[in-house]
Amino acid sequence: MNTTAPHRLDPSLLANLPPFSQLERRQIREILDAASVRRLEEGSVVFEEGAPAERFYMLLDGVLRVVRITEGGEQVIALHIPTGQLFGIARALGRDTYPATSVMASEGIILSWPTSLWEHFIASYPGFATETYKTLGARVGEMNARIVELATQHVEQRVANALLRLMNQTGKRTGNAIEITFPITRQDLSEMTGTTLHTVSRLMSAWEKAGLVESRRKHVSVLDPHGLVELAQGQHP
Amino acid sequence: MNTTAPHRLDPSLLANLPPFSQLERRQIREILDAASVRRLEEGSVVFEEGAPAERFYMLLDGVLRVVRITEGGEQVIALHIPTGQLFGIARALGRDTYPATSVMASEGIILSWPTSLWEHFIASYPGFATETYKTLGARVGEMNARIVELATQHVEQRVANALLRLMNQTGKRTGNAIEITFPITRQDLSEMTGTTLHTVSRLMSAWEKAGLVESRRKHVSVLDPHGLVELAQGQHP
DNA sequence: AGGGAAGTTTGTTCAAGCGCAAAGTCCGGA
DNA sequence: TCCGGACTTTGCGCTTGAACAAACTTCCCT
Repeated sequence: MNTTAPHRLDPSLLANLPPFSQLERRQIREILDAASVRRLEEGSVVFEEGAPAERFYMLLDGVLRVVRITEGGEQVIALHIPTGQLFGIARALGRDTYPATSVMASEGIILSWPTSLWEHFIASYPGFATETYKTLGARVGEMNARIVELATQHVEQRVANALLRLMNQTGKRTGNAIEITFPITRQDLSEMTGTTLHTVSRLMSAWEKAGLVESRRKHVSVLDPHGLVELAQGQHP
Repeated sequence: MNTTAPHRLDPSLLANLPPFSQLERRQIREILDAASVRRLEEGSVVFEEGAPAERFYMLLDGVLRVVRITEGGEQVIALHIPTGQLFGIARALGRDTYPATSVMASEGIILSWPTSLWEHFIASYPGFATETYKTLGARVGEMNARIVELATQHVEQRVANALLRLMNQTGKRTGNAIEITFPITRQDLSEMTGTTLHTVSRLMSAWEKAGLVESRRKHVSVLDPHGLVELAQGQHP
Protein backbone atom coordinates (compact mmCIF):
# COMPACT_ATOMS: atom_id res chain seq x y z
CA MET A 1 0.00 0.00 0.00
CA ASN A 2 2.87 2.36 0.70
CA THR A 3 4.10 3.17 -2.74
CA THR A 4 7.55 4.34 -1.74
CA ALA A 5 9.53 6.88 -3.73
CA PRO A 6 9.73 5.77 -7.38
CA HIS A 7 13.29 6.91 -7.49
CA ARG A 8 14.29 10.24 -6.13
CA LEU A 9 12.01 13.18 -5.64
CA ASP A 10 12.79 16.62 -6.89
CA PRO A 11 13.96 18.76 -3.95
CA SER A 12 12.15 21.77 -5.34
CA LEU A 13 8.91 20.05 -4.27
CA LEU A 14 9.64 21.00 -0.69
CA ALA A 15 11.96 23.94 -1.01
CA ASN A 16 9.15 26.48 -1.23
CA LEU A 17 6.92 25.12 1.49
CA PRO A 18 7.06 27.03 4.76
CA PRO A 19 8.26 24.29 7.10
CA PHE A 20 11.22 23.56 4.83
CA SER A 21 11.86 26.85 3.14
CA GLN A 22 14.79 27.82 5.33
CA LEU A 23 16.67 24.59 4.87
CA GLU A 24 19.70 23.79 2.78
CA ARG A 25 19.46 21.57 -0.27
CA ARG A 26 21.30 18.83 1.56
CA GLN A 27 18.83 18.77 4.40
CA ILE A 28 15.87 18.65 2.04
CA ARG A 29 17.55 15.73 0.33
CA GLU A 30 17.73 13.88 3.66
CA ILE A 31 14.12 14.63 4.39
CA LEU A 32 12.93 13.43 1.01
CA ASP A 33 14.99 10.27 1.22
CA ALA A 34 13.28 9.38 4.47
CA ALA A 35 9.80 9.96 3.07
CA SER A 36 7.25 7.61 1.56
CA VAL A 37 5.14 8.92 -1.27
CA ARG A 38 1.60 7.94 -2.10
CA ARG A 39 -0.80 9.08 -4.74
CA LEU A 40 -4.35 8.87 -3.47
CA GLU A 41 -7.80 8.90 -5.00
CA GLU A 42 -10.58 11.18 -3.94
CA GLY A 43 -12.23 9.63 -0.92
CA SER A 44 -9.20 7.67 0.29
CA VAL A 45 -8.85 7.60 4.03
CA VAL A 46 -5.36 8.56 5.15
CA PHE A 47 -5.87 7.73 8.80
CA GLU A 48 -8.74 7.23 11.19
CA GLU A 49 -9.62 8.99 14.40
CA GLY A 50 -8.20 7.16 17.38
CA ALA A 51 -5.60 5.19 15.47
CA PRO A 52 -2.06 5.26 16.85
CA ALA A 53 -0.18 8.16 15.32
CA GLU A 54 2.54 6.18 13.58
CA ARG A 55 3.30 8.66 10.83
CA PHE A 56 3.06 12.32 10.06
CA TYR A 57 2.26 13.74 6.64
CA MET A 58 2.75 16.49 4.12
CA LEU A 59 0.09 17.18 1.53
CA LEU A 60 2.01 17.69 -1.70
CA ASP A 61 -0.95 17.96 -4.00
CA GLY A 62 -4.72 18.00 -3.60
CA VAL A 63 -6.97 18.96 -0.73
CA LEU A 64 -7.58 17.06 2.47
CA ARG A 65 -10.65 16.91 4.62
CA VAL A 66 -10.51 16.47 8.39
CA VAL A 67 -13.63 14.73 9.58
CA ARG A 68 -15.16 13.68 12.84
CA ILE A 69 -18.04 11.28 13.34
CA THR A 70 -20.57 11.78 16.12
CA GLU A 71 -21.95 8.97 18.25
CA GLY A 72 -25.10 9.36 16.20
CA GLY A 73 -23.14 8.55 13.06
CA GLU A 74 -23.30 12.03 11.55
CA GLN A 75 -20.23 13.42 9.89
CA VAL A 76 -18.84 16.83 10.63
CA ILE A 77 -16.14 18.35 8.47
CA ALA A 78 -13.87 20.06 10.95
CA LEU A 79 -11.35 21.53 8.57
CA HIS A 80 -9.96 21.52 5.05
CA ILE A 81 -6.23 21.35 4.60
CA PRO A 82 -4.86 22.96 1.46
CA THR A 83 -1.91 21.78 -0.60
CA GLY A 84 1.47 22.29 1.01
CA GLN A 85 0.62 21.78 4.65
CA LEU A 86 1.72 19.27 7.22
CA PHE A 87 -1.04 17.20 8.77
CA GLY A 88 -1.43 14.27 11.09
CA ILE A 89 1.11 15.89 13.38
CA ALA A 90 -0.50 14.59 16.56
CA ARG A 91 3.01 14.40 17.91
CA ALA A 92 3.33 18.18 17.92
CA LEU A 93 0.55 18.33 20.49
CA GLY A 94 1.84 15.52 22.60
CA ARG A 95 -0.78 13.04 21.44
CA ASP A 96 -0.06 9.47 20.48
CA THR A 97 -3.28 8.96 18.61
CA TYR A 98 -4.94 10.89 15.77
CA PRO A 99 -7.71 13.17 16.99
CA ALA A 100 -9.75 13.01 13.77
CA THR A 101 -10.11 11.13 10.52
CA SER A 102 -8.42 12.44 7.38
CA VAL A 103 -9.89 11.85 3.95
CA MET A 104 -8.75 13.08 0.56
CA ALA A 105 -11.21 15.64 -0.75
CA SER A 106 -9.66 15.33 -4.18
CA GLU A 107 -7.03 13.10 -5.64
CA GLY A 108 -3.61 14.10 -4.47
CA ILE A 109 -0.14 13.19 -3.35
CA ILE A 110 1.11 12.82 0.18
CA LEU A 111 4.50 12.34 1.71
CA SER A 112 4.86 10.72 5.10
CA TRP A 113 7.44 9.93 7.71
CA PRO A 114 7.40 7.70 10.76
CA THR A 115 6.50 9.58 13.92
CA SER A 116 9.80 8.54 15.42
CA LEU A 117 11.48 11.09 13.14
CA TRP A 118 9.40 13.98 14.51
CA GLU A 119 11.76 14.85 17.33
CA HIS A 120 14.64 14.59 14.93
CA PHE A 121 13.02 17.04 12.50
CA ILE A 122 12.29 19.50 15.27
CA ALA A 123 15.79 19.31 16.65
CA SER A 124 17.75 19.23 13.43
CA TYR A 125 16.01 21.59 11.07
CA PRO A 126 16.00 25.21 12.11
CA GLY A 127 12.73 26.94 11.46
CA PHE A 128 10.84 23.69 11.15
CA ALA A 129 9.38 23.85 14.65
CA THR A 130 8.51 27.52 14.43
CA GLU A 131 6.78 27.15 11.10
CA THR A 132 4.92 24.10 12.24
CA TYR A 133 3.57 25.85 15.28
CA LYS A 134 2.62 28.84 13.19
CA THR A 135 0.52 26.59 11.00
CA LEU A 136 -1.02 25.08 14.07
CA GLY A 137 -1.75 28.55 15.36
CA ALA A 138 -3.55 29.44 12.16
CA ARG A 139 -5.56 26.26 12.43
CA VAL A 140 -6.55 27.04 16.00
CA GLY A 141 -7.57 30.49 14.85
CA GLU A 142 -9.75 29.00 12.18
CA MET A 143 -11.38 26.62 14.63
CA ASN A 144 -12.10 29.50 16.92
CA ALA A 145 -13.70 31.44 14.12
CA ARG A 146 -15.91 28.48 13.33
CA ILE A 147 -17.05 28.17 16.92
CA VAL A 148 -18.05 31.80 16.95
CA GLU A 149 -19.81 31.35 13.63
CA LEU A 150 -21.74 28.30 14.67
CA ALA A 151 -22.72 29.93 17.94
CA THR A 152 -23.96 33.22 16.58
CA GLN A 153 -24.70 33.12 12.88
CA HIS A 154 -27.63 31.99 10.82
CA VAL A 155 -27.37 29.17 8.36
CA GLU A 156 -27.15 31.53 5.40
CA GLN A 157 -24.20 33.38 6.91
CA ARG A 158 -22.44 30.19 7.86
CA VAL A 159 -22.69 28.71 4.39
CA ALA A 160 -21.48 31.96 2.87
CA ASN A 161 -18.53 31.93 5.25
CA ALA A 162 -17.73 28.33 4.41
CA LEU A 163 -17.61 29.16 0.71
CA LEU A 164 -15.43 32.18 1.33
CA ARG A 165 -13.05 30.14 3.41
CA LEU A 166 -12.73 27.47 0.74
CA MET A 167 -12.30 30.16 -1.86
CA ASN A 168 -9.46 31.74 0.05
CA GLN A 169 -7.74 28.46 0.74
CA THR A 170 -7.96 26.82 -2.64
CA GLY A 171 -9.65 29.24 -5.02
CA LYS A 172 -8.28 29.85 -8.50
CA ARG A 173 -9.22 32.58 -10.94
CA THR A 174 -11.10 31.25 -13.97
CA GLY A 175 -12.21 34.06 -16.20
CA ASN A 176 -13.93 36.49 -13.89
CA ALA A 177 -14.90 33.83 -11.38
CA ILE A 178 -12.98 32.19 -8.58
CA GLU A 179 -13.31 28.46 -8.73
CA ILE A 180 -13.02 26.12 -5.80
CA THR A 181 -10.47 23.67 -7.05
CA PHE A 182 -11.71 20.41 -5.66
CA PRO A 183 -14.98 18.46 -5.80
CA ILE A 184 -17.50 19.63 -3.26
CA THR A 185 -21.13 18.60 -2.84
CA ARG A 186 -24.04 20.29 -1.10
CA GLN A 187 -23.77 17.48 1.41
CA ASP A 188 -20.18 18.49 2.12
CA LEU A 189 -21.14 22.10 2.59
CA SER A 190 -23.89 21.06 4.96
CA GLU A 191 -21.42 19.02 6.99
CA MET A 192 -19.16 22.03 7.25
CA THR A 193 -21.92 24.30 8.45
CA GLY A 194 -24.08 22.10 10.59
CA THR A 195 -27.14 22.12 8.40
CA THR A 196 -28.81 19.82 5.86
CA LEU A 197 -28.03 19.39 2.19
CA HIS A 198 -31.57 20.55 1.44
CA THR A 199 -31.06 23.91 2.99
CA VAL A 200 -27.69 24.34 1.30
CA SER A 201 -29.24 23.46 -2.04
CA ARG A 202 -31.93 26.08 -1.62
CA LEU A 203 -29.39 28.71 -0.70
CA MET A 204 -27.14 27.90 -3.61
CA SER A 205 -30.05 28.05 -6.03
CA ALA A 206 -31.00 31.46 -4.73
CA TRP A 207 -27.41 32.69 -4.94
CA GLU A 208 -27.03 31.35 -8.44
CA LYS A 209 -30.16 33.21 -9.48
CA ALA A 210 -28.76 36.35 -7.86
CA GLY A 211 -25.51 35.97 -9.80
CA LEU A 212 -23.32 35.43 -6.75
CA VAL A 213 -22.12 31.94 -7.56
CA GLU A 214 -22.10 29.43 -10.34
CA SER A 215 -22.24 25.72 -9.82
CA ARG A 216 -22.15 22.49 -11.64
CA ARG A 217 -22.45 19.12 -10.03
CA LYS A 218 -19.71 18.89 -7.42
CA HIS A 219 -18.24 22.19 -8.49
CA VAL A 220 -18.67 25.73 -7.25
CA SER A 221 -17.32 29.05 -8.49
CA VAL A 222 -17.74 32.34 -6.76
CA LEU A 223 -18.71 35.17 -9.10
CA ASP A 224 -19.17 37.94 -6.58
CA PRO A 225 -16.99 37.51 -3.48
CA HIS A 226 -17.98 40.87 -2.14
CA GLY A 227 -21.63 39.98 -2.31
CA LEU A 228 -20.92 36.80 -0.40
CA VAL A 229 -19.04 38.74 2.24
CA GLU A 230 -22.08 40.92 2.71
CA LEU A 231 -24.27 37.87 3.12
CA ALA A 232 -21.78 36.44 5.58
CA GLN A 233 -22.11 39.58 7.64
CA GLY A 234 -25.87 39.37 7.58
CA GLN A 235 -26.19 42.51 5.47
CA HIS A 236 -29.18 41.43 3.49
CA PRO A 237 -31.42 39.32 5.69
CA MET B 1 -1.16 47.89 37.96
CA ASN B 2 1.36 45.05 38.07
CA THR B 3 1.44 44.17 41.71
CA THR B 4 4.81 42.47 41.69
CA ALA B 5 5.74 39.68 44.08
CA PRO B 6 5.12 40.84 47.68
CA HIS B 7 8.27 39.12 48.76
CA ARG B 8 9.04 35.62 47.69
CA LEU B 9 6.53 33.06 46.60
CA ASP B 10 6.39 29.55 47.95
CA PRO B 11 7.95 27.19 45.38
CA SER B 12 5.38 24.54 46.16
CA LEU B 13 2.87 26.71 44.33
CA LEU B 14 4.33 25.58 41.06
CA ALA B 15 5.98 22.31 41.90
CA ASN B 16 2.83 20.27 41.34
CA LEU B 17 1.66 21.93 38.16
CA PRO B 18 2.33 19.93 34.99
CA PRO B 19 4.54 22.39 33.12
CA PHE B 20 6.87 22.68 36.10
CA SER B 21 6.50 19.36 37.83
CA GLN B 22 9.68 17.88 36.47
CA LEU B 23 11.90 20.77 37.49
CA GLU B 24 14.36 21.13 40.30
CA ARG B 25 13.69 23.44 43.19
CA ARG B 26 16.38 25.81 42.02
CA GLN B 27 14.77 26.19 38.61
CA ILE B 28 11.37 26.83 40.09
CA ARG B 29 12.97 29.50 42.25
CA GLU B 30 14.32 31.20 39.13
CA ILE B 31 10.96 31.04 37.45
CA LEU B 32 9.15 32.49 40.42
CA ASP B 33 11.66 35.25 40.83
CA ALA B 34 11.04 36.34 37.27
CA ALA B 35 7.26 36.37 37.70
CA SER B 36 4.83 39.13 38.53
CA VAL B 37 1.85 38.25 40.68
CA ARG B 38 -1.56 39.82 40.56
CA ARG B 39 -4.73 39.14 42.44
CA LEU B 40 -7.74 39.88 40.27
CA GLU B 41 -11.44 40.45 40.85
CA GLU B 42 -14.18 38.61 39.05
CA GLY B 43 -14.67 40.34 35.73
CA SER B 44 -11.16 41.76 35.40
CA VAL B 45 -9.83 41.69 31.89
CA VAL B 46 -6.36 40.15 31.72
CA PHE B 47 -5.74 40.97 28.08
CA GLU B 48 -7.75 41.88 25.03
CA GLU B 49 -8.02 40.20 21.69
CA GLY B 50 -5.59 41.69 19.20
CA ALA B 51 -3.31 43.28 21.79
CA PRO B 52 0.41 42.61 21.38
CA ALA B 53 1.32 39.47 23.30
CA GLU B 54 3.76 41.02 25.71
CA ARG B 55 3.37 38.52 28.51
CA PHE B 56 2.32 34.96 29.14
CA TYR B 57 0.44 33.77 32.19
CA MET B 58 -0.21 31.03 34.70
CA LEU B 59 -3.54 30.84 36.47
CA LEU B 60 -2.66 30.11 40.08
CA ASP B 61 -6.13 30.37 41.51
CA GLY B 62 -9.60 30.94 40.13
CA VAL B 63 -11.16 30.27 36.75
CA LEU B 64 -10.57 32.19 33.56
CA ARG B 65 -12.89 32.77 30.66
CA VAL B 66 -11.68 33.10 27.08
CA VAL B 67 -14.05 35.29 25.14
CA ARG B 68 -14.47 36.49 21.61
CA ILE B 69 -16.66 39.32 20.43
CA THR B 70 -18.41 39.19 17.07
CA GLU B 71 -18.67 42.15 14.69
CA GLY B 72 -22.28 42.32 15.83
CA GLY B 73 -21.12 42.85 19.40
CA GLU B 74 -22.26 39.48 20.72
CA GLN B 75 -20.01 37.65 23.14
CA VAL B 76 -19.05 34.04 22.71
CA ILE B 77 -17.32 32.15 25.47
CA ALA B 78 -14.78 30.04 23.64
CA LEU B 79 -13.27 28.23 26.59
CA HIS B 80 -12.88 28.11 30.35
CA ILE B 81 -9.43 27.67 31.76
CA PRO B 82 -9.22 25.92 35.12
CA THR B 83 -6.77 26.66 37.90
CA GLY B 84 -3.21 25.59 37.23
CA GLN B 85 -2.97 26.15 33.51
CA LEU B 86 -0.84 28.38 31.38
CA PHE B 87 -2.71 30.84 29.18
CA GLY B 88 -1.98 33.74 26.90
CA ILE B 89 0.77 31.67 25.34
CA ALA B 90 0.29 33.16 21.88
CA ARG B 91 4.03 32.75 21.52
CA ALA B 92 3.73 28.98 21.50
CA LEU B 93 1.76 29.20 18.29
CA GLY B 94 3.98 31.75 16.65
CA ARG B 95 1.56 34.63 17.13
CA ASP B 96 2.59 38.04 18.31
CA THR B 97 -0.89 39.11 19.28
CA TYR B 98 -3.52 37.54 21.55
CA PRO B 99 -6.21 35.70 19.60
CA ALA B 100 -8.96 36.27 22.16
CA THR B 101 -9.86 38.26 25.24
CA SER B 102 -9.31 36.76 28.70
CA VAL B 103 -11.53 37.66 31.62
CA MET B 104 -11.54 36.35 35.17
CA ALA B 105 -14.66 34.25 35.71
CA SER B 106 -14.02 34.39 39.45
CA GLU B 107 -11.54 36.19 41.58
CA GLY B 108 -8.15 34.61 41.36
CA ILE B 109 -4.40 34.93 41.19
CA ILE B 110 -2.23 35.01 38.12
CA LEU B 111 1.49 34.90 37.56
CA SER B 112 2.98 36.36 34.42
CA TRP B 113 6.26 36.67 32.60
CA PRO B 114 7.39 38.80 29.69
CA THR B 115 7.07 37.01 26.38
CA SER B 116 10.78 37.46 25.82
CA LEU B 117 11.34 34.75 28.42
CA TRP B 118 9.28 32.19 26.49
CA GLU B 119 12.11 30.89 24.35
CA HIS B 120 14.27 30.73 27.45
CA PHE B 121 11.69 28.64 29.31
CA ILE B 122 11.32 26.26 26.39
CA ALA B 123 15.05 25.87 25.99
CA SER B 124 16.08 25.68 29.63
CA TYR B 125 13.41 23.69 31.38
CA PRO B 126 13.08 20.10 30.29
CA GLY B 127 9.51 18.95 30.02
CA PHE B 128 8.16 22.46 29.90
CA ALA B 129 7.68 22.46 26.13
CA THR B 130 6.20 18.99 26.05
CA GLU B 131 3.74 19.71 28.80
CA THR B 132 2.76 23.00 27.26
CA TYR B 133 2.02 21.41 23.94
CA LYS B 134 0.08 18.66 25.64
CA THR B 135 -2.15 21.27 27.24
CA LEU B 136 -2.55 22.93 23.90
CA GLY B 137 -3.45 19.58 22.39
CA ALA B 138 -6.15 19.06 24.97
CA ARG B 139 -7.49 22.52 24.26
CA VAL B 140 -7.63 21.82 20.53
CA GLY B 141 -9.46 18.61 21.32
CA GLU B 142 -11.99 20.51 23.34
CA MET B 143 -12.50 23.05 20.60
CA ASN B 144 -13.05 20.28 18.14
CA ALA B 145 -15.63 18.70 20.36
CA ARG B 146 -17.46 22.00 20.60
CA ILE B 147 -17.53 22.41 16.85
CA VAL B 148 -19.09 19.00 16.49
CA GLU B 149 -21.55 19.82 19.24
CA LEU B 150 -22.60 23.12 17.79
CA ALA B 151 -22.93 21.60 14.34
CA THR B 152 -25.03 18.59 15.25
CA GLN B 153 -26.70 18.90 18.63
CA HIS B 154 -29.85 20.55 19.84
CA VAL B 155 -29.81 23.35 22.35
CA GLU B 156 -30.77 21.05 25.20
CA GLN B 157 -27.88 18.71 24.52
CA ARG B 158 -25.42 21.54 24.13
CA VAL B 159 -26.34 23.12 27.43
CA ALA B 160 -26.12 19.75 29.15
CA ASN B 161 -22.69 19.25 27.65
CA ALA B 162 -21.56 22.68 28.75
CA LEU B 163 -22.57 21.93 32.32
CA LEU B 164 -20.84 18.59 32.25
CA ARG B 165 -17.67 20.16 30.93
CA LEU B 166 -17.65 22.79 33.64
CA MET B 167 -18.38 20.13 36.20
CA ASN B 168 -15.43 18.05 35.10
CA GLN B 169 -13.07 20.99 34.97
CA THR B 170 -13.91 22.74 38.19
CA GLY B 171 -16.55 20.69 39.98
CA LYS B 172 -16.28 19.97 43.69
CA ARG B 173 -18.29 17.47 45.73
CA THR B 174 -20.68 19.19 48.15
CA GLY B 175 -22.79 16.65 49.95
CA ASN B 176 -24.19 14.46 47.21
CA ALA B 177 -24.01 17.19 44.59
CA ILE B 178 -21.15 18.42 42.45
CA GLU B 179 -20.89 22.15 42.57
CA ILE B 180 -19.44 24.35 39.89
CA THR B 181 -16.96 26.39 41.82
CA PHE B 182 -17.24 29.77 40.21
CA PRO B 183 -20.06 32.21 39.52
CA ILE B 184 -21.98 31.43 36.38
CA THR B 185 -25.12 33.04 35.03
CA ARG B 186 -27.72 31.81 32.53
CA GLN B 187 -26.33 34.46 30.24
CA ASP B 188 -22.89 32.86 30.52
CA LEU B 189 -24.26 29.45 29.74
CA SER B 190 -26.07 30.83 26.73
CA GLU B 191 -22.85 32.40 25.49
CA MET B 192 -21.13 29.06 25.80
CA THR B 193 -23.78 27.24 23.83
CA GLY B 194 -24.91 29.72 21.24
CA THR B 195 -28.41 30.22 22.52
CA THR B 196 -30.33 32.80 24.55
CA LEU B 197 -30.48 33.21 28.29
CA HIS B 198 -34.23 32.66 28.06
CA THR B 199 -33.87 29.20 26.63
CA VAL B 200 -31.19 28.31 29.18
CA SER B 201 -33.42 29.52 31.97
CA ARG B 202 -36.30 27.36 30.79
CA LEU B 203 -34.06 24.32 30.53
CA MET B 204 -32.58 24.85 33.97
CA SER B 205 -36.01 25.23 35.50
CA ALA B 206 -37.12 21.99 33.92
CA TRP B 207 -33.98 20.20 35.06
CA GLU B 208 -34.33 21.55 38.53
CA LYS B 209 -37.89 20.25 38.65
CA ALA B 210 -36.64 16.88 37.43
CA GLY B 211 -34.01 16.80 40.17
CA LEU B 212 -31.02 16.88 37.85
CA VAL B 213 -29.53 20.14 39.00
CA GLU B 214 -29.85 22.69 41.75
CA SER B 215 -29.23 26.37 41.28
CA ARG B 216 -29.09 29.55 43.15
CA ARG B 217 -28.41 32.89 41.62
CA LYS B 218 -25.07 32.63 39.80
CA HIS B 219 -24.50 29.14 41.16
CA VAL B 220 -25.14 25.72 39.76
CA SER B 221 -24.74 22.24 41.25
CA VAL B 222 -25.22 19.02 39.41
CA LEU B 223 -27.22 16.43 41.34
CA ASP B 224 -27.45 13.72 38.74
CA PRO B 225 -24.48 13.72 36.37
CA HIS B 226 -25.61 10.52 34.73
CA GLY B 227 -28.98 12.01 33.95
CA LEU B 228 -27.28 14.97 32.35
CA VAL B 229 -25.10 12.69 30.27
CA GLU B 230 -28.23 11.04 28.95
CA LEU B 231 -29.69 14.39 28.04
CA ALA B 232 -26.43 15.33 26.36
CA GLN B 233 -26.71 12.25 24.21
CA GLY B 234 -30.26 13.09 23.25
CA GLN B 235 -31.67 10.12 25.13
CA HIS B 236 -34.87 11.77 26.17
CA PRO B 237 -36.02 14.09 23.42
C1' DA C 1 -27.12 3.39 -25.72
C1' DG C 2 -29.14 2.04 -21.55
C1' DG C 3 -29.37 1.60 -16.68
C1' DG C 4 -28.23 2.78 -12.27
C1' DA C 5 -26.06 5.39 -8.73
C1' DA C 6 -24.91 9.69 -7.00
C1' DG C 7 -25.98 14.24 -6.59
C1' DT C 8 -29.49 18.09 -6.83
C1' DT C 9 -33.86 20.50 -6.77
C1' DT C 10 -38.22 21.62 -5.01
C1' DG C 11 -42.57 21.33 -2.34
C1' DT C 12 -44.94 20.82 2.07
C1' DT C 13 -45.29 20.37 6.87
C1' DC C 14 -44.12 21.33 11.46
C1' DA C 15 -41.55 22.05 15.79
C1' DA C 16 -37.64 24.17 18.09
C1' DG C 17 -36.23 27.94 19.89
C1' DC C 18 -35.60 33.11 19.22
C1' DG C 19 -37.43 37.84 19.86
C1' DC C 20 -39.99 40.65 22.49
C1' DA C 21 -42.30 41.82 26.69
C1' DA C 22 -43.10 42.00 31.42
C1' DA C 23 -42.90 40.66 36.00
C1' DG C 24 -40.62 38.55 39.74
C1' DT C 25 -36.56 37.79 42.93
C1' DC C 26 -32.29 38.32 44.96
C1' DC C 27 -28.42 41.12 46.47
C1' DG C 28 -25.45 44.86 47.82
C1' DG C 29 -25.01 49.56 48.96
C1' DA C 30 -26.62 54.01 50.84
C1' DT D 1 -34.08 49.37 55.81
C1' DC D 2 -35.11 50.69 51.60
C1' DC D 3 -33.70 51.33 46.77
C1' DG D 4 -31.90 50.09 42.46
C1' DG D 5 -29.56 47.14 39.64
C1' DA D 6 -28.48 42.60 38.33
C1' DC D 7 -30.22 38.20 37.56
C1' DT D 8 -34.08 35.06 36.62
C1' DT D 9 -38.57 33.36 35.22
C1' DT D 10 -42.46 32.98 32.29
C1' DG D 11 -45.69 33.85 28.47
C1' DC D 12 -46.68 34.33 23.57
C1' DG D 13 -46.21 34.84 18.56
C1' DC D 14 -43.56 34.01 14.79
C1' DT D 15 -39.62 32.75 11.93
C1' DT D 16 -36.07 29.65 10.69
C1' DG D 17 -34.71 25.70 9.12
C1' DA D 18 -35.25 20.57 9.91
C1' DA D 19 -37.88 16.45 8.38
C1' DC D 20 -40.12 13.96 5.07
C1' DA D 21 -41.11 13.09 0.29
C1' DA D 22 -40.50 12.80 -4.45
C1' DA D 23 -38.92 13.99 -8.90
C1' DC D 24 -35.20 15.29 -11.71
C1' DT D 25 -30.43 15.55 -13.73
C1' DT D 26 -25.87 14.27 -14.50
C1' DC D 27 -22.33 11.13 -14.70
C1' DC D 28 -20.28 6.72 -15.09
C1' DC D 29 -20.19 1.97 -16.05
C1' DT D 30 -21.44 -1.92 -18.92
